[in-house]
Amino acid sequence: MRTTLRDVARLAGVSPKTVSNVVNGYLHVRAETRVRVEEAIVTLNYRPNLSARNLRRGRTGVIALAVPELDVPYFAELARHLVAAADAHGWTVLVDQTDGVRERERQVIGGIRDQLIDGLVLSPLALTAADLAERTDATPMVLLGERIHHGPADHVLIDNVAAAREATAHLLELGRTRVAAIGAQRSAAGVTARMRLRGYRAALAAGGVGYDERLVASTPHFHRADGAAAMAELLDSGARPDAVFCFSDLLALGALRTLAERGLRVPDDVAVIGFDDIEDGRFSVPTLSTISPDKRRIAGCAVDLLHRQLLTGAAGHADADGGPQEVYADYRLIARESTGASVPPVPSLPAGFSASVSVSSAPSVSSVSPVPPTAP
Amino acid sequence: MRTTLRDVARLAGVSPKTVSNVVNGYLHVRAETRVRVEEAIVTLNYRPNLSARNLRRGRTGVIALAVPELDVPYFAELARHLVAAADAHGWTVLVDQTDGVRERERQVIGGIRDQLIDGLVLSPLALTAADLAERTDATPMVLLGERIHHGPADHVLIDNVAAAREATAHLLELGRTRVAAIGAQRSAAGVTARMRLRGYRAALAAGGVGYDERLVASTPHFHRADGAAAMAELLDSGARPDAVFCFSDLLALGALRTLAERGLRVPDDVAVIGFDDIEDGRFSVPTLSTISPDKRRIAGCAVDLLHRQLLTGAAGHADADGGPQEVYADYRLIARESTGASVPPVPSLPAGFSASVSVSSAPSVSSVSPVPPTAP
DNA sequence: TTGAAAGCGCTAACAC
DNA sequence: GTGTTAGCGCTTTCAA
Repeated sequence: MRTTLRDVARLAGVSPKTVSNVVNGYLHVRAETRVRVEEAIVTLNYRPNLSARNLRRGRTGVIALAVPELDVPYFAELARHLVAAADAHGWTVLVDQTDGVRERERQVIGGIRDQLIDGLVLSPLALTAADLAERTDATPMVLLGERIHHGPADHVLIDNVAAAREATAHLLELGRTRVAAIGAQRSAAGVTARMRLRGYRAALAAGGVGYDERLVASTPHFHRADGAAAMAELLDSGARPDAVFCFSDLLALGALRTLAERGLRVPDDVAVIGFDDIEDGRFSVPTLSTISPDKRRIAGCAVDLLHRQLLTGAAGHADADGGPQEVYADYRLIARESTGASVPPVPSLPAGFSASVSVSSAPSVSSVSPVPPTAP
Repeated sequence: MRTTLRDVARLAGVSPKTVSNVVNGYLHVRAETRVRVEEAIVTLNYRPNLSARNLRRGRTGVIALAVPELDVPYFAELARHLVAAADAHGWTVLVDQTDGVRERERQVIGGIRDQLIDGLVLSPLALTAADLAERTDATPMVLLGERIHHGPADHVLIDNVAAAREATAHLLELGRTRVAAIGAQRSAAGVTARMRLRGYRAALAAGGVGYDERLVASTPHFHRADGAAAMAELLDSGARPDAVFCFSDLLALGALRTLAERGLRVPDDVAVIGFDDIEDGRFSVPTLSTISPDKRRIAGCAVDLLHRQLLTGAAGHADADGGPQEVYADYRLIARESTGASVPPVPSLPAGFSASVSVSSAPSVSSVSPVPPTAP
């Protein structure tokens, strides 16, 4: 049998309450008593039962992170930062994988694991505003990404329209005129894709370049295989792109692959830019230009928002501030070889240090701005 | 206040026990009663308190996965499979990130979260056999990888020596004579690296090729940056390799990057093979030959072993079978462009389907063999 | 500064 | 089939 607090109390000759005080760092315990208790704890190798503590305290010290796929590098990197941020608050992270399936996402917000978790960070893909409105579970929740923009929940996101506009503008500045886009999505789930498409079109308009539907490729997902297939389609269609803005780095890596197979040079024949700044793009051949969202910040904000919700007792949003929070995280454009930036020496730096050249950074986007910096 | 089982019982006009029976799917409940209870549950939006249930049952339905880094693709892919396998057993996965730091790994096996988890799957990097021997926590545990080969715990691993031998032999079969190795490690943590080096040397010996120390590059980690730096070193050293066996795919991707920068052709000038079969290698330029461990199987076995330990009540191993289990998972060699395999058409298949050509598979390695297939 | 008693919400025994 | 009783291990009143 496992040793309990009572066992310790018995051995130390004190009451359970005193042991509890010692364990929880309560200050007003006589030094002598404290030592006796601590010795007993060591002797018996006592460790508190967290289930019991949770039951009593009504909190568990665990938060859940729900993402579509753990092995998509963007989510993996995000998860890493979230685990670190949660750690700082004394939280452990429990991971849910939704596969982007609406029903699973509904279950997650419905409280499948409520009372086992203090909070939830969800990166939704298929969830609708209605699903969210139906939610009755009171567990604090933070949504990641643009999916349900003005829904009744705290959000952490980046300005996808502005970022996409910048990426596209970067290609136009190279003098390219037939700029393609890969990653458009018509499904209800494609909110992020639609924002990026809007930014793409805005940049074209600003650059005085006409919008050509044939240069826009839709993809079911944002994976490498989708990017490779879409690039092949674009090339076969006779649309003759001389640059491509891919809505994710994975799409871009797939596109690079197809271009290499077709014997096209990057960036000479076709310039390529992605979105996400995953580690792969720093070592691909050629290295990949991209939009780099501040993932550390996104994770940090999500955890902070959760924390605030717990303090104010609000569910899904911080009422004290008059409604759900929308926090905008920074991003920046990173130009690498795929858009003609010079070859940096191979970095022997630890991962996380970018050896690339930052050509431009977001126009003073406040990370806590309550309104999107993009004009409506 | 949250609704409790008592509230439901009151509304349905039954005892708490009956509600409990319904919730837990106990069979011998009158249909009429069951319906009444279920209605009450819906009306009150009742959801059981897991902390209370856990306290009572002594189990939590949660297992922990501890890996060095969540954003290393191999671990991310493994995590994905583990979440899926755990799901099938009704378990939720809680993720710990150790950063490969020994102290954190010790904490993990020491039971930081015991009584919050039913079991632990650990992929150790720095843990020693002594650390393991000191362990007093009784939580079921399964170790992944080769770190503490004959330690007192269940293991799931692959035959690293044989796999490395095959990878190296594959390079020799191409007619290469100056086959380099990247990823050697002298530190205590480098057990996996040492097994792979052994396989490399064995293949050289079998192929009648002399061992040349100058062709072996050590790296602190198995990351892209390490591979890139090591490849640069090898090229600068005048060792003139015409092939490289990298101990991980990330190392190999880094090496490919350096080779591209130096204007060397792969595989013409230098053939490259990696280890892990991460998704990146299926789309890199060129695509990467590799050793592919059966990750789904590894995850599945780990969960099964945990399950068995829970049933037998053993801690860290299945006593019923006379000691800790060592389960060997399959692997196979996948030849792609980096060792001269023909270019497959770009797959438009969903991720997870390899479009590559399997040139050879492991020599009938049983996945449940209790002894390593490699000769001692 | 410490102790005694109560109870968090649930389920395992055992009664009926 | 269903109810009663007890208690999982902890923290939280409230007294002493």
